[in-house]
Amino acid sequence: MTLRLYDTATREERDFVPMTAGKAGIYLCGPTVQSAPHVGHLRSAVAFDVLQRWLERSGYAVTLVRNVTDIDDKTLAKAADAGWEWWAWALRYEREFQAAYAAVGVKAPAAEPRATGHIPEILGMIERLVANGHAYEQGGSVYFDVRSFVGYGALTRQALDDLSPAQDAPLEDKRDTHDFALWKARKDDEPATASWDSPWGPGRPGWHIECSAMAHRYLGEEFDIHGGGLDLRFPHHENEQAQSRAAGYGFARLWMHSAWVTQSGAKMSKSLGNGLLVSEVLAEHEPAALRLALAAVHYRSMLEYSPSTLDEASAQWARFQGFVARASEKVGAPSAATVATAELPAAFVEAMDDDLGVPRALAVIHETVRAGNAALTAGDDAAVAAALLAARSMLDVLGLDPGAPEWAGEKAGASDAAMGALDFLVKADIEARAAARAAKDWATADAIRDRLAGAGIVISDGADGARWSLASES
RNA sequence: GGUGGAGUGGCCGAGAGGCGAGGCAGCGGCCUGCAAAGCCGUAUACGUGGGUUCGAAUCCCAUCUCCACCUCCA
Repeated sequence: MTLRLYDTATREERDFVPMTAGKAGIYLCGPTVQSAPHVGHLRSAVAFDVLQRWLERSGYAVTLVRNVTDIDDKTLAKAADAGWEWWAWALRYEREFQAAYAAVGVKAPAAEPRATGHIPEILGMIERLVANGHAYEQGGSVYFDVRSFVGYGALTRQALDDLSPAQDAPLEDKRDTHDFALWKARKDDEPATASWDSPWGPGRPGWHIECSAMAHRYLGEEFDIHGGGLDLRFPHHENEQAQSRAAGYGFARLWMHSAWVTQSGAKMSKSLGNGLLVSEVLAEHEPAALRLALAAVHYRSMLEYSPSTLDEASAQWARFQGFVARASEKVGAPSAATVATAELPAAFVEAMDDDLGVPRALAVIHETVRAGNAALTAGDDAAVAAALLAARSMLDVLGLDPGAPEWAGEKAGASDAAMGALDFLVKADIEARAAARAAKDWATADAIRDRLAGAGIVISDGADGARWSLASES
């Protein structure tokens, strides 16, 4: 069975055929760092993180490049309004994005290039486009000539004459309303630090060119997969593809787009102001639960976010954690290497190979956990061990292995030493309660349990003694 | 106007011609001193109207509703 992925360009699932056997090059449009990350941003990042993990698990060496757009109109405007230097403003939010990605277990990309760090590459590509007749200079700015490139509109099936007129720039400088800026001449009110020398005078890069230039630098003229949010298809990705191909490069072989997070059916976005900030969500829920909530819906389907979304995800996460903890106590935890290489259930593989069918894959995990819990009750250690290994391996593919270091002890945010000390203290209470229970002194036993519960410590009685855990909800 | 997507049980969500994914919530039961956790059971779902078929949530026609992109957006 080979991996099949839905290609936005052809609107069908296609077998993933890498350019180079055993390798996968991915360019992912990262954030424009002009405001704080919301859960929609994380959804996209998690979707492609799962793609990376599945490719790696399938034996590919993945090179994932995720850019940072650290200069654009809004960044300059917002920084100016706030009385900040634009570069400090951009870096502040770049750090917030990185922290948010890391919090939900998104792997660090192989490269994380910034637009402002690649001015030479950008200038080189623009000069190439001017030289071959696909771009023209006007008043110190350079525009891409959409009418000059017959492939324009190929990605999103747009016919130039059917599009509504663009309103992003005065028409007088452009030959066609849909021509877009590759290079923007410096305006008098813009800071000197936001300007670079070019053959056309001082200025800064347009929005789309940086991705073409950086993809070219890190992944070459042609690469396997280009990803991003659905809203980037047009005009951003269309323009990227047009300028790269007009420059003579093959560019992306396959396009993947992740869908939005919606609230009451409407898209969550910066401009609508209905974005749920990552910082707000993580103040009330575990990061793993957020990741699970974001990954649980197929990446091409809208994810309807409601107040219960995180509660449900937390319940599922607690179920996974609970099984892994109980099973590990009973039969021992497999090593990380074993988890990373264990054979995966066929149904899981089939689901993931079918355009990353995470919802179906999750169903397999739940079935495995149920079987494991049943085996635990039945005392079938062999079955428990098998279910534990299978469950952790599958969850590992989704970046949600409860036994992985990044999630261990996350609830308290506590160090191993602190957890050890807490365990020492709670054990004393558990022993006292066991003595009370043995004496059928239920009042004392319940009082101990209630007192611990008040501190956020949950006691569960089992056949072979009581165990404790921290409550899921803070 | 152009392009694309969606309507599935209380909720979230898979599936895509024939055995009713999975989760959450609910209800009944088992277990438990009581809980918690866990396990077992439990829903006659597929926007509407036609059609094709032995058989349709899945195919065809029509129709309604919603969302998005075409301006910045994951």
